[in-house]
Amino acid sequence: MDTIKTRFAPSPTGWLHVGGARTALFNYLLAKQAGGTFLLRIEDTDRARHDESAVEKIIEDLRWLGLEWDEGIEVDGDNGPYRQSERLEIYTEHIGRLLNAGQAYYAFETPEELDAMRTEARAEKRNFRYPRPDPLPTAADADKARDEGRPVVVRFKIPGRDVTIRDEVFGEVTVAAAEQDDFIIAKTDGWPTYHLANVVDDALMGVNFVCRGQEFLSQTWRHVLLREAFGFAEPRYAHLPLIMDMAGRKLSKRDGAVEVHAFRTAGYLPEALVNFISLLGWNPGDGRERLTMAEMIESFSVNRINKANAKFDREKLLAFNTDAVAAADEGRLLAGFKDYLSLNETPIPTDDDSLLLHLLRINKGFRTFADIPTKCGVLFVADDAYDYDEKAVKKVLARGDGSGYAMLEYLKAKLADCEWTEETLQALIEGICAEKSIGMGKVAQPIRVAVTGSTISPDIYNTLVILGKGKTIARIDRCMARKG
RNA sequence: GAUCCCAUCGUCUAGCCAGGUCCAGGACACCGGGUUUUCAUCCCGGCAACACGGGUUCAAAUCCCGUUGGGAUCACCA
Repeated sequence: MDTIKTRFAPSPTGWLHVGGARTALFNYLLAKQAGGTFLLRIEDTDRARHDESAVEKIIEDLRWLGLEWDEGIEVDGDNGPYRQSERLEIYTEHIGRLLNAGQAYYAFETPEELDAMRTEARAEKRNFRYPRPDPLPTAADADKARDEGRPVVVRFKIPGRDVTIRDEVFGEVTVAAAEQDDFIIAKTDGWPTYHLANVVDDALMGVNFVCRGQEFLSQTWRHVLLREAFGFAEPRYAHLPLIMDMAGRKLSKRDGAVEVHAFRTAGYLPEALVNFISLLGWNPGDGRERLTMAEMIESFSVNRINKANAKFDREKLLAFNTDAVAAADEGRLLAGFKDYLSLNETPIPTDDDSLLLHLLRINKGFRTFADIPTKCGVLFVADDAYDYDEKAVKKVLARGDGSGYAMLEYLKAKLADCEWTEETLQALIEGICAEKSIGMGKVAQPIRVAVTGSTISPDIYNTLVILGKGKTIARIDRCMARKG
């Protein structure tokens, strides 16, 4: 038996979608587990929608996720080129082959005429099937039509028999001959349609395991028939259940990020995202949920792929990320944090590794990298550039007898004389608590609100050390001044 | 509308193929409690599902049929 060769064949329309990421991941796992090959091909036969920058985006996202391919665009191989826009001759030759063998023929309808036929079929509550002319148009007819300015396409002449697809997830699915029709394989502009290019490329590139979204299952009969016409071997098929939003609708941008890149920008770790999407439609079967890529490769199995659609639960993804962060070592976190910062506007200095490492350490328990600027960003802005959260001010400083402000006034004097290290500040503040027999909250909170404008910051000692004495005093002054 | 596919806690799912060990297990969310100088983390406890109706069987979440619900496809987009 040949070794497994899978592929991910995205159409470049933008950043990689999480659905596409899962398809890529499963293909990757399938290949890696079998010691096979994972191939990346770009399907860009739609010249009108072509977006060159999207190719780079997809490549960047796949690499960020850790899904490196063994063959394909950028890494090359023996079966290139790996973008369909560079393979026109191959498709033209194959279409010609079908034409010569009488397995395909020319058609000349305009989109309007086709629409009218479809509308009519619909009105009669029957499925539209392209009416095959008899006799079939010749090449001369095609030339004539072209001269008359009519669109010329090539349609595949279906053999007219039922087609059964043996899918490794959904089982045997049969499409009756009556449900098929002579579909287009070459467009007016001479480029092949998806079905033809996809089948030809998979066969020529040696792909023998096709794993893709379920939306293709009811179209696979076209691929089976095309392969048969060319004499290509059948690959194994595994269609994947779809990923929906929480309302059960097709995952759309409407209710949050759906692009891999958006999660990267939002401060997620790729291993958390990969782990999470691996569990959308699959699981190892032994109760484990947190899996490394190596563990996924080891335990992956098509037999355990589900048939029911899955919903994309962002809350659970967040929980996965929280755990991934807790499990990551400092080197990993530093690299991830720098990547996050490079993608976002931030007041945090990005060139000081020891500072970044320190921020990582004092923020243990953070859920995404975005939590760090949320909590510490204010420490790096100008002393008059942060806002006061009135609710926090009221609760901590202005409430009741104004003891918060009184404490702040008292603390300011003490702090002004204090040596500025974590230890000395801790000794000072704990000393005050003991001396006055009050809880830590009574002391730390007034300072926190004064110097950050909110009740959210790292522990008070680190907050003050990062700020420095001068800025701490300046901020307390600002706070007292606005008291009015 | 036609064709095909799917159906276990709110969500991801285990169990189903080889019926009994399941008054259905885990995780996320949620609720309650605890730890903590804030936020977050963390710890403990709780709530919560076999879509419905028939059938087969001594026995059904598991097998069969139907109903209902959801999804996909029906493009010169992939």
